Amino acid sequence: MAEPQRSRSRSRACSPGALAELDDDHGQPGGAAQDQEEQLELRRGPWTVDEDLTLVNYIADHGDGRWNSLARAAGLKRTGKSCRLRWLNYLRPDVKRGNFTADEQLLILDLHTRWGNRWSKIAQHLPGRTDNEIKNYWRTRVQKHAKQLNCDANSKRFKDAMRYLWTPHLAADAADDHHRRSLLLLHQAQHHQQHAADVGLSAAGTMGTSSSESFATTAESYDDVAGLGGGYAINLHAAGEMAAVVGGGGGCWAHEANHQGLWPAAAAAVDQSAAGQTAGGGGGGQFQDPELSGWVQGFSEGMITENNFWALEDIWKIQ
DNA sequence: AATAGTCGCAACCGCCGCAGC
DNA sequence: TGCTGCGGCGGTTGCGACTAT
Repeated sequence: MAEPQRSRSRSRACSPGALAELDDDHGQPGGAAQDQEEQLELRRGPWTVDEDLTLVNYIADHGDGRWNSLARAAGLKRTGKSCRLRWLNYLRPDVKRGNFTADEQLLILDLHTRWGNRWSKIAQHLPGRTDNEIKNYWRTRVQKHAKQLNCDANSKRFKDAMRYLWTPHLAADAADDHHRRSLLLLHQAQHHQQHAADVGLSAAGTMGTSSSESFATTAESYDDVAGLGGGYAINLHAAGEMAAVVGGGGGCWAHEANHQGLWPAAAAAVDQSAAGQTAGGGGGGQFQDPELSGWVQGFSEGMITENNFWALEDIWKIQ
């Protein structure tokens, strides 16, 4: 869903920092008077529709790159940096907009664990998503959750919390989503077949083909993501099917994921949780962080409601 | 209905590394 | 070797939209 550009009037358009960037952009602190005049005319703040069109048309004709000269040649009174940013983060035709899917969120969590705040590197594995978008997602959603858990987003405690609590739920959610879509397609195909039969048409074969195509499309979407994460979505899909079979929850998905080399810790956590419940709630102590262990136990029993701790469902719902 | 607080995100800032001269 | 220009990256800001009171 493409969000319309908001109109803004940014008060910092003439801030002292603006001049600093002009020097930075042009690298000529003592540049020619003409350059100074051009610099003073530079626009900043929100882009207008006309500017967007100018930039898009110019890039369509001449390609991108060489941003400073591009900005001048296109007649845009913007810095090259601003043009580059606008193109990469907003105008590129393959920019994907809207909420992150559970698959994408899982991938972000996984890649951030590996690489930290290497947003551009992470973005390379999420086609259509920009580093800026991922960065914003992390800061607004993930760090919010860390705050709710009363710990730092970069702390080991929070990473453990993600691994044991958030990631499994995202996986289940992704699995549910995949399963629901498959069921919907199947239902639609059956509906069409029934309808064809009702009206006396021998179109079932045609509908069957259509259904197959739809499933193929779904499979392709899995493959798309799988290609990015080294079989990530394939594994997720396998795990998801398991989760769906058991009603979207349980621990089967985690074990399946573990068999495929994905989130062994999650499977272990499920085991630990189950063992803890079997033993009558003495499941603390399996985790490196004793307090986290308590959280996991509390979450699994749905009992944590005090001390500003959020129930897992609450954290999950605000996604 | 009005106001205050919070959220989401586009855009900017400042630094760094690289290439060309 | 140092300077300049540029692209790229991660961090930060500020404002409109949304929500709560």
